[in-house]
Amino acid sequence: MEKAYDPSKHEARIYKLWEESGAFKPAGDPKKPPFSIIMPPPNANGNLHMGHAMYALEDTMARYARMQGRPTLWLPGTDHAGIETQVVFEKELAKAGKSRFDFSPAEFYDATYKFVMENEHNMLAQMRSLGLSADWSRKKFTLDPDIIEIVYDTFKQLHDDGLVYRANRIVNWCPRCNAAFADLEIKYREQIDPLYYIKYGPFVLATVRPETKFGDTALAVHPKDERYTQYIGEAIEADDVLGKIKLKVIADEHVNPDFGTGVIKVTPAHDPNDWEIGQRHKLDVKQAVGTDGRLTEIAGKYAGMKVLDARQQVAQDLEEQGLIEHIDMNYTHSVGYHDRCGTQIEPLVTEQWWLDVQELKKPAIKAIKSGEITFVPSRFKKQALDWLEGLRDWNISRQIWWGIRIPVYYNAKNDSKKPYIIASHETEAEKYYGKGNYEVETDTFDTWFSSGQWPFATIQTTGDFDRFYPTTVMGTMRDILYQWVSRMIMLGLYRTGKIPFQTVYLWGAVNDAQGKKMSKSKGNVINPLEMTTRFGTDALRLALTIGVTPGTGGTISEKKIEGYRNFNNKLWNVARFILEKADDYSPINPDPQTPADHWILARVSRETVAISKAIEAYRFSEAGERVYSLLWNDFADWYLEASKSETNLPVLVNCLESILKLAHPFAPFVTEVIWQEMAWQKQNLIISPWPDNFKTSSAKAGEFTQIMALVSQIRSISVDIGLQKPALLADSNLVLANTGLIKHLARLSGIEKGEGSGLAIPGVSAVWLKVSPEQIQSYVSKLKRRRGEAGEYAARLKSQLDNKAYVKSAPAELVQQTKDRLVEAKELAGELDAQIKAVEA
RNA sequence: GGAUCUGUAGCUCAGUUGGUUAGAGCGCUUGAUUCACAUUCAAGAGGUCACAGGUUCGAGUCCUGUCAGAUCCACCA
Repeated sequence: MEKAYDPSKHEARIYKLWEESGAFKPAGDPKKPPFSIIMPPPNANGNLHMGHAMYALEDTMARYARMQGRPTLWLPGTDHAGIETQVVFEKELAKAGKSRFDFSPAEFYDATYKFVMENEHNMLAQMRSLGLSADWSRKKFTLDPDIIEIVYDTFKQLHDDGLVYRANRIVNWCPRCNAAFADLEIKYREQIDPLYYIKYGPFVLATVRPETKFGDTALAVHPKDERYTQYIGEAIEADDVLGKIKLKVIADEHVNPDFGTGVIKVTPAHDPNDWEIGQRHKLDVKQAVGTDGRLTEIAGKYAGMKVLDARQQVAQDLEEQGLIEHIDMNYTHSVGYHDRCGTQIEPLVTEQWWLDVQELKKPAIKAIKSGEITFVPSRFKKQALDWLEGLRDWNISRQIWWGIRIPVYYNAKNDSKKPYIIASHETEAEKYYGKGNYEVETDTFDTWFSSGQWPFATIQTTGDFDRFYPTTVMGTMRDILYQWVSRMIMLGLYRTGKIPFQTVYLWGAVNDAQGKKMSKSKGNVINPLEMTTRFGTDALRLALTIGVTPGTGGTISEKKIEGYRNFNNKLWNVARFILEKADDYSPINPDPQTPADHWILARVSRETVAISKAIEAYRFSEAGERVYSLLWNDFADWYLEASKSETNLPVLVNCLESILKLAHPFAPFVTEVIWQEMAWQKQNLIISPWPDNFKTSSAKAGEFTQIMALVSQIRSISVDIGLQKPALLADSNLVLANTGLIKHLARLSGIEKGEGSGLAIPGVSAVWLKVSPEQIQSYVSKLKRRRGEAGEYAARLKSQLDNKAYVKSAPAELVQQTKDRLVEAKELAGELDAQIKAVEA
């Protein structure tokens, strides 16, 4: 073994060893409960980022389950990611001076497919480099034909159940993408725009969008607004840029009498609220802006102008005609933008496919409410419920080219046959309508409609449904709780009658060292692959696990990753130290002899229990921290040092084996590399069973705890007084029975039997440091300080015990503990007093 | 407008149902070291747990309010 652990020399080899050994495939004890995770499919349109590195947590769960002997399935996949990928690919095209309009939709689809396949290949390699123990032989892609088949079935079934319908409604239209999007795909931004106060007959109307006035079909006031009651029901004629117009005044609760002038123009085709008013009052819908973001024919001379240009022109013309009362130039409001491409959203009325969710969401709400599905952290339960309860019908059609085409064929002849049919293959349409008598739907599904079916769709096509569904855990970013997790629950329950997963584990975005969001514009993005190259995959994984609580992504920095690189090196060197002695070792149960032997075996056993509990409760940070501290603070700093005075190889090796197992789910590579160095191991660490507890004597282990306390005291005093290798005088059986050990640990020149001279070690009876009276003098101030502390502590304990209510109400155990402590504190104070007195005499 | 989260050492964060003298890593100070590891070891400094009330024998932990920061949802003619 080399002096320092170099991950780059081992990781690829070890991953290959795992994969080729079949360790990622489900095996395990069929009598044990199966464990399954469906990997959230990364969008196959770029490189892995820090968010994907959080999959390490899922890997930790999978590795732990595997070592528990549970049949374990971690099913990976990749996502075509609809509009996101289309936008990414269009940017790629733009670099070559092209746009999607240089292609037919089919050509564009094929080109995108090729692009995605290249990226997928790349990403799969990157995910392997993260050490993810997923079963790649089962990998699914959201556009795999068998997946699409299931999505089609779901659509047809929903339609047959009357839950899918087609309707004209106002939607969020992106003029750049030329497609409608869901509310969740819109991000609102605050901005300042001019608010125009336009004269209209007897009224003044406030609007930021004068260009939509050609779509106005009414004026509205609040029913109780006394200023306007006389006009309600009247048709008012007024001058306008295209000549005289006439609009009816209606009364609607929606109008806020305090805003502007209390009168609004109603434009049902271009404003969601106006659409609602229009529905209530059966108003005409006049489209003034087209899907291309330009004004339509009804805008007369403004037809063909882009929205913003038309706004300026209309405002200018109104002004020239004296129809503008005034303009508020500081009006702040929020405007919707398409979150993927950043284009301002145009509310438009278009015909779309809708999913009626009112019935669909009920079982989902029930499953969450009843706790059949649990959330980690639990606060997301309420969020998921709130969202589902307020959920309205879902527009599942997108006018984009990259996606799963909606399997609908329309009657082109408008004859007595059905207006459309749903068919997974065009041949069915041809059979039904006859060649040339039908039109193919060109809309694609909202990506989330298909990915909402991901858990059951994947596992059905791999043949694992019966064994592994419902899956155990869904781990993903909390940002997609609504768009993905909720929909998986709805659609999973709809199609299978079962919940898709038992537990939802959510994490947040990974932030930089200052806790700031990572973004390209801030230049604080840390590339996970660069980090794994420089510090090793295990180091990155530990940095993303420890110090990170559920629901957050925590912070990451090079410094932090470097720290865990050091941990891996520590582990490596501990192993190197032990294995150098283990040439002829053959496996044997540990036979503890010394107090140290008992102590370390007890520590490892205790931590095995604590770490298991933490992992099972999804407290990965705590579990990782315990592994870290067990290896470094207990095993290396104390036991390895102790073993230098008395070596018990089976204890060393057994502890190392246990620690490697405990660390494996967190740091899979370095632990397996070390494991492979152990000539006697018959199977790889990845499939080795989780460690058992050792048998120890707690009395013996307690002796070592006393020795540790003594050693710490001696070290501390030595530093305070500036002693180099002092000698010790002892009249304690424990000390005299462990002279070699204590000498080594406390760096003493020797230990003699004897008593009563020199500096007594506070809190430890019958042990003295052989130092001169002058040296004790230099220590007296420290002794006094400690005396003071002991006194204060004793006083605090005493007042607690004097409190009758405490003694009465607190658990008896706790009260007893307080009493014991008081005795100890008093003893210590007494010792210190005696010592101070002796010195000052 | 509705909701959620956060505020603990110089920095980044733990602290599970209220119960030791509040912890870790990094940073800092002092010292050590050819014998597994300088990607090391030892010792140490550093916190009125944002603030104000309350409940309790006991509050970092529970409740109310205030201040500061972050996020989500709804919505703004």
